[in-house]
Amino acid sequence: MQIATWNVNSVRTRLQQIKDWLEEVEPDILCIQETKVQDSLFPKDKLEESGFNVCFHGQKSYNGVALISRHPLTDVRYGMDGELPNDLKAFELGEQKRIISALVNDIRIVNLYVPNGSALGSEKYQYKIEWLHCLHRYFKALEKREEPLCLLGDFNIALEDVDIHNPDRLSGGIMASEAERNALKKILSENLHDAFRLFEQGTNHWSWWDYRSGAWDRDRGWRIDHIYLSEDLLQNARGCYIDKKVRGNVQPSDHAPVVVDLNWPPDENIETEQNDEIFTY
DNA sequence: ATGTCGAAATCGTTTCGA
Repeated sequence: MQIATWNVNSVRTRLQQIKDWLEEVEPDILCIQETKVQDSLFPKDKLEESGFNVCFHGQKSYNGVALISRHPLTDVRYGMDGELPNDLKAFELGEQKRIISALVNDIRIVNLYVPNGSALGSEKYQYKIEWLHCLHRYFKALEKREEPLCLLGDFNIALEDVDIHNPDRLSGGIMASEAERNALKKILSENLHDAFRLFEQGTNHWSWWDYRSGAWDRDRGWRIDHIYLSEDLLQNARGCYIDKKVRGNVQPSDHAPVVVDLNWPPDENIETEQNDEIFTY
């Protein structure tokens, strides 16, 4: 089973590229972010015509997330609603559409678009930190369901310095500050493991290149799009890669897709090859 | 050197957010 994440930076502008990519890679489920469209205008029919089930949670111009799946999507949840303690519900029930979740093949898929944060110390940065604290509480509640968990999306955080092209200059700044890294690590301490780092520990693997400053041509990127798996899924992981070639498309998204391949539902006869060292945060 | 995008309103040019 292949699960993918891709910040498409407008689902309507990128629809043909999304369909082409789905046809080429054939993932079981693709989780997209920054759809930038209200639900009434989401290109539902065009994806369903291609044989996919879709669910989406969007707003005009900004944010927005969606799931595109070959399998049925069940128990769809919008935002943190349904799990978040009452005193925090108002937080996510506000304007920003950043989370959608569903069960696919008995896996709880949680698709995130973490706030960008703008600059350190800004109001948007404060919101990002608070949102992450809120997400932690959401996960503590989700944990009680005891479902195999796949948390993925655009985190807007480079967790370690190897995840940045120029750590000397950028470490400690926005998307790489201690507060946001620690907030994410706290969430991951709830039994979540970076699927990509199971297979590749080196640097120079990026999932996002800024449109500005010729970042793509100079390969000045960041690894901010992640797939995290609960232990039961991690043990069945066969591979994880970033499909950087689509960043070179004409009129590309600024992000590349990340894909994980799982032996799921587990087949006892298949041995998964993986490194001995499992990274936990 | 933020050098580019996408969307929407202030509309065919500027603004905001990323």
